[in-house]
Amino acid sequence: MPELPEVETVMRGLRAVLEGRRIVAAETTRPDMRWPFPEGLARRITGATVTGFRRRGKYILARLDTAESLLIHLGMSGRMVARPEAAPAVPWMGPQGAYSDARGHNWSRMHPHDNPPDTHEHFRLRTEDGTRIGFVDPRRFGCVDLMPTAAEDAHKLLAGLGPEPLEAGFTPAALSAALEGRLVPMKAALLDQGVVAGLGNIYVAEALFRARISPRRLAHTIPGARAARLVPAIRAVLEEAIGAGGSSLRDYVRADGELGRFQDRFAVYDREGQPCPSCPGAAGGCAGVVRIVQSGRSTFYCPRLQR
DNA sequence: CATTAGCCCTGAGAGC
DNA sequence: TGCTCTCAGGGCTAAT
Repeated sequence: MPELPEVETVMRGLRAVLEGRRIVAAETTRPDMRWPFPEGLARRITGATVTGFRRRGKYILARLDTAESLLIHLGMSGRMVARPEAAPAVPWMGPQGAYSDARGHNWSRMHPHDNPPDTHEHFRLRTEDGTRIGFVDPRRFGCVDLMPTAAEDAHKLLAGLGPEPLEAGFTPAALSAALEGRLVPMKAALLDQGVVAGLGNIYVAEALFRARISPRRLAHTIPGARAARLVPAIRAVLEEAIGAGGSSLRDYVRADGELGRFQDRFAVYDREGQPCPSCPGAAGGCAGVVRIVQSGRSTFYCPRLQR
């Protein structure tokens, strides 16, 4: 469930090992993930130097010096796993000692999900300095594509995205305009990547909680004062989550194997029946966090605080 | 046009 | 212990 904070964290991990480096080999281990890999993927990126990274919503973009950009979406269960070429096949089973490479990067904390390391590694590349980077995605909801760098934002998957929530264009006025007249529940509206890019089930729940807005409230009632609360709430939860390295839940793990820690700070997500952190408790008339299903997905909220 | 349901896929966890 | 069942959900396409 990589959402914006997890994707941002993964992108930073990739930047640390890939930016400024040349790709000396690449391979795919099957013909497709969500969609077929782009024609000639390995050939087109081999020999290229990665000049920079950016994130757009839940997409990672790596610019190459070939005038093409590599697009990566982690889907539901995608992970990027980086390790030195010379790393033992199963380092977590060996002695506990850390070993660092020449740049001081610590490779000792491989995640148990990497056992065995090549399972579900559908795409991998190697850099000139001996780092191997694999795209592991058991469910294969993720995807990889290549496009001209000059036309990044025209890519079919990026063209319809709404504003970046952490950039200046995401204002109460802009959010209000996007929600005007819409008859869907706020839960669905914020999951719509065309309204704002990068939110998923977790951060929609957490942002709505912080803004004291019910996930069931219809979107067209938000413009105005509620939008003015919601924009800073979305920003704050995303920034805090990025600061914590994202949330580690089931599948997600950072490229360097360290775990994100934001899941320890969830107020409502996956906390059905537990006390609402901002309510006075049962004596104050709060029955705790409630779980409902909206369009087939779990929604968590406090009915007392969120209206 | 706006909205919703179905679908892809595998692993984790619950229940028996 | 081991089997089966349910659930997790991002984002597409098809249907309403």
